Amino acid sequence: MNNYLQTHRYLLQFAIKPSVQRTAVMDYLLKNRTHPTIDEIYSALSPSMPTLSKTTVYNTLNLFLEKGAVQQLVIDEKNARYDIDMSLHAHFICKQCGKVHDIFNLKPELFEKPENTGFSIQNVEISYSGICNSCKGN
Amino acid sequence: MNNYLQTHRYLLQFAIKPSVQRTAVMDYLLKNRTHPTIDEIYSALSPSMPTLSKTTVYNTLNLFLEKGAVQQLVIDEKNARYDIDMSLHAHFICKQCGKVHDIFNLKPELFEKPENTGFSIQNVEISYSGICNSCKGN
DNA sequence: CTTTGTGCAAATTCTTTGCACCAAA
DNA sequence: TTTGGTGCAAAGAATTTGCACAAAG
Repeated sequence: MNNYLQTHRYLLQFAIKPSVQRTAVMDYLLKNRTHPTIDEIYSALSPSMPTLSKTTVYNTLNLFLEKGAVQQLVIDEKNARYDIDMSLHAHFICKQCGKVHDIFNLKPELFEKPENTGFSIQNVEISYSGICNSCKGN
Repeated sequence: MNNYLQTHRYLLQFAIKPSVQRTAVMDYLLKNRTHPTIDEIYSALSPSMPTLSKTTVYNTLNLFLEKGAVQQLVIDEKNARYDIDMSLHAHFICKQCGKVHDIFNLKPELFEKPENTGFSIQNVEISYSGICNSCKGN
């Protein structure tokens, strides 16, 4: 279980000045590895932090992005989604319910940066889409 | 060089009723393989079709999507981008200028749908990002 | 004190919707 | 003449911006 102090230290690793809000957001990301949207983060934290504003959540995530503490996923056309898991994994988005799931255990070759493309590739993102099992029945 | 009649026939392959607007949009997509945004398509066609509305461009692209005539790219967080090239290729987006480039000649294995993920995967999209050569100097 | 962060409201951007008019079969 | 397509304006949703106040060092 992460506690406030651990998360505090975690932020410092990325040279992010910890504030109450930033620590709460990072704490949420560490505990909820569900590629949340801004709105999901805000809605989850808002009850226990009534003064929190959505602007601050936006500011915070943009700061985390700049500092390299999170990755912005590109799989969902509707909302920006954020991921703290920097390990090699792909994502699956259900076209019906919109939920994003992790896919681990793929061959590492898939994530290699191809050579001789003429571009200096910094990031690789593999996205699958389809219908998830819960939606299949409907 | 495509002409109006060819594009007309091309639309019929996808069971899309050709109208002047739809033909113009498809013609643009066939000639400009630049993964354009709605706005780019609208701005390009508008001078020669002054009555064209952006709503029609939206309607048209949504219809093309439904009929499977184009693919919607997910690589650009800002705008929806469309691609008529359904062959196996990946994309590179420049984080600075936002241009999207094709990457062909990748190993076909990269585009295989992984087994035993627990999801029925319909679509695979591989996205690379970084800084393109034109932006590098700056 | 001075700098930085937060939060409200307003502004902006992208996309969809409602509805009247126009075009084609 | 009926069906479907187009285009305007308005609505909606996600995100950013401007600015005053609060917090932290």
